Amino acid sequence: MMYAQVIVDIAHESVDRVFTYRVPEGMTLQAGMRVRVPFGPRQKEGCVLGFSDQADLEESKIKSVIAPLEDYPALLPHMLELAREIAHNTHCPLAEALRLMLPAEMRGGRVRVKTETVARLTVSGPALEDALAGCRNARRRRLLLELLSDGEQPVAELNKLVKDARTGLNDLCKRGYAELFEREILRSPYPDTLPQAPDPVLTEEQRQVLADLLPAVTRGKGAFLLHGVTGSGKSEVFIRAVRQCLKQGKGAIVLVPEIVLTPQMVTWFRARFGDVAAVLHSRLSAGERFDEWRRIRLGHARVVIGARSAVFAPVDGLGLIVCDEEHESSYQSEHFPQYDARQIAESRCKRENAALVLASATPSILSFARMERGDFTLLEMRSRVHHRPLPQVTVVDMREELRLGNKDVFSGELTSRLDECIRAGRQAMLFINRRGYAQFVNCRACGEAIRCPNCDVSMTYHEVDRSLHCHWCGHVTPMPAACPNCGSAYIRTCGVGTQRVEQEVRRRWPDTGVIRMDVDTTGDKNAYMRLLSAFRAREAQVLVGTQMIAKGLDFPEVTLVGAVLADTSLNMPDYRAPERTFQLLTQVAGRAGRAEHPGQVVIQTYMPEHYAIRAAAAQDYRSFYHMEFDRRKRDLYPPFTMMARLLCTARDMETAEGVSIELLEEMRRFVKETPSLQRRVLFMRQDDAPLAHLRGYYRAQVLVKLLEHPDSRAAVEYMQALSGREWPCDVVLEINPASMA
DNA sequence: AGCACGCCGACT
DNA sequence: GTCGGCGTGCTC
Repeated sequence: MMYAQVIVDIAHESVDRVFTYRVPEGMTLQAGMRVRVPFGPRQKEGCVLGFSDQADLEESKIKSVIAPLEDYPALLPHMLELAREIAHNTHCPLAEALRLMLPAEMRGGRVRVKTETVARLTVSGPALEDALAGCRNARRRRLLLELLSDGEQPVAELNKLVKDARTGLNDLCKRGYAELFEREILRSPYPDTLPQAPDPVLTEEQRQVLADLLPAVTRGKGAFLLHGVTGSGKSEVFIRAVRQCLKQGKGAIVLVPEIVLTPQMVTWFRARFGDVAAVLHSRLSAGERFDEWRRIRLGHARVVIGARSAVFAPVDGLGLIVCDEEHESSYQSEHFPQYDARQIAESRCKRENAALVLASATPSILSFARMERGDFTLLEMRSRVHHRPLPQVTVVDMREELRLGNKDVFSGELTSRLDECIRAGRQAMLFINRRGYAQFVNCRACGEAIRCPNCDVSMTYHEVDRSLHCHWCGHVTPMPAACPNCGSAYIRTCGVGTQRVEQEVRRRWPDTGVIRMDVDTTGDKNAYMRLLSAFRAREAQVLVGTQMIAKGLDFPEVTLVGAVLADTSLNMPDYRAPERTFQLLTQVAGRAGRAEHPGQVVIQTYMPEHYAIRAAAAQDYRSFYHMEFDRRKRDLYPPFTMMARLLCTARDMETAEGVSIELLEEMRRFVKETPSLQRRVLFMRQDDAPLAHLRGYYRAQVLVKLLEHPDSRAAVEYMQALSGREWPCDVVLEINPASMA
């Protein structure tokens, strides 16, 4: 008798173990197959992990597998192992980890395989001649026979060419000349096939990088950090490496940090590889995602391009994973289980003998430090393609502007550069990392800023609808005429946002087209593409936007980039603020001068002496890295330490606070009882979360700062256990969270 | 996660 | 007397 070990698709600790089912006589199952099984009084979906010929419990308790859900294993053996690893590392039920690897709509059988009816001839040669002769007088039937003699055709297509083709086809079938059958069709998110583009000539640096990379792809071994300045042609390196994979019959995954960046990458890849490239991300329609997933799983597509979740693409015979813009925090998942796509990529590559490439113009401090430790091989590209110069950067001290009596958004320098650029008929991008019109509104009488009733943040003024918006919870309220606190009419707006910058450009250059891109103008999914292509088609000369215009976009006609206020990200209360600022400024500066005209960049700031700004202006990654690395070491930040926090969320302050106090006591006791931990815990405290009040919930926390050391793991495990206990409020554990809010 | 079984309050 | 609250416990 054969037994299958099944994980039931219920993400709960209490059923987070294998259940044994009989495999009925005549049913063939493989590990990784999804099955329907009886579970208690009802049926559930499950996944077969393995088999045994002996049952480990009473025969009478064992039920039988009802049926497999697909005729192939939905999960490859490597993916089962990966799921186990994720479940172990993130302390989530195995069923939860397995869910990451399947398109959500596949569970519960919510999407169906889409089919079309196709007609084909059953006769050929002389028999076909006879058939044609037999319907000399039936124009429709003869036409259909002629069309089908070139090969099978979908009925829908024939209908376009022949009036009421279906009747004619039915006749042909009845006479035994043709037959109809159902064929699966795959819904594709990018239906148009592109003209195939020729290979560009590689630069010397691209050749050198590939000389190191291609052998690694061939051997299926090696992890690389590709540091290439903006415009150095990293994408062409990815394309060549992927081609090497395909040549060897292997597949590849190319990750980009955001869904909006997939179409551009997909266009490049499809122009070179055609239909073997598939797309996978969370904003495809259910049908598209399911079909793309199946195209990959069944080997029709061997190259996958996508955002974070595409790291779980079911590529069999993986040869390469690329993480483009490796430094982006969006590779960290904000939902549970909290995985980091870069780590998953690394783990998959090791397990599946594939090469890993982490690429960026501004590698994360963590990755660069690991490279220095020997975890990654460094590949460098220091110059732009076609020997185009890096843009020339000017830093403007806004304090000086103020002293000169200029209270405007634009400095004299940026104004004259913009004027020059607009007159020359070129394009400019203005970057400001805040949407809305003004950062906040405050009262000149009592000094209070207007705050969101649900969150501990001041509200942002939006000129477009003359209202106040909370950027955390989305709460909107009309702009009051008087201070809600003291009733004074002297309230004013402070700080600059995208709407203000847009308005300022329109005021000064009334005849110039301006496009603004931020969350408010790119709400529906087509708006982003529409605005981008409008700018690309030169329908506007100036593009104003938040960080969404900073990343990876290629506008050949842009010669001027202005960072309207670099300090916005520098003043964030987060230890990564300098890193984020350096990355952001370098990335925006990189948008300038990507074609023949050289680029210019103006950075406006109140902190021109800050090392992040100076290094960004000099476009000197190494010097920034060393400064920042030393600061992290001195002030004990990652990679030298890790932050772990237990976040307690409740409807009322008392509960959240009470639980966090209790948690702190538990932690104190645990650390006291664990001698090896005492030297590893740098500090431990209970307090309000930085946003103590958010979206109507109260948030208290226990923060623990630990030295990065194997001994520290015990503390994290204990915190994990604590968060899993029953509490009167929500308790979640976060390790080095992307945001400490 | 669901859904059973099981033991105490107010209702036709 | 019963209908129903949701506390514990099990699912191959």
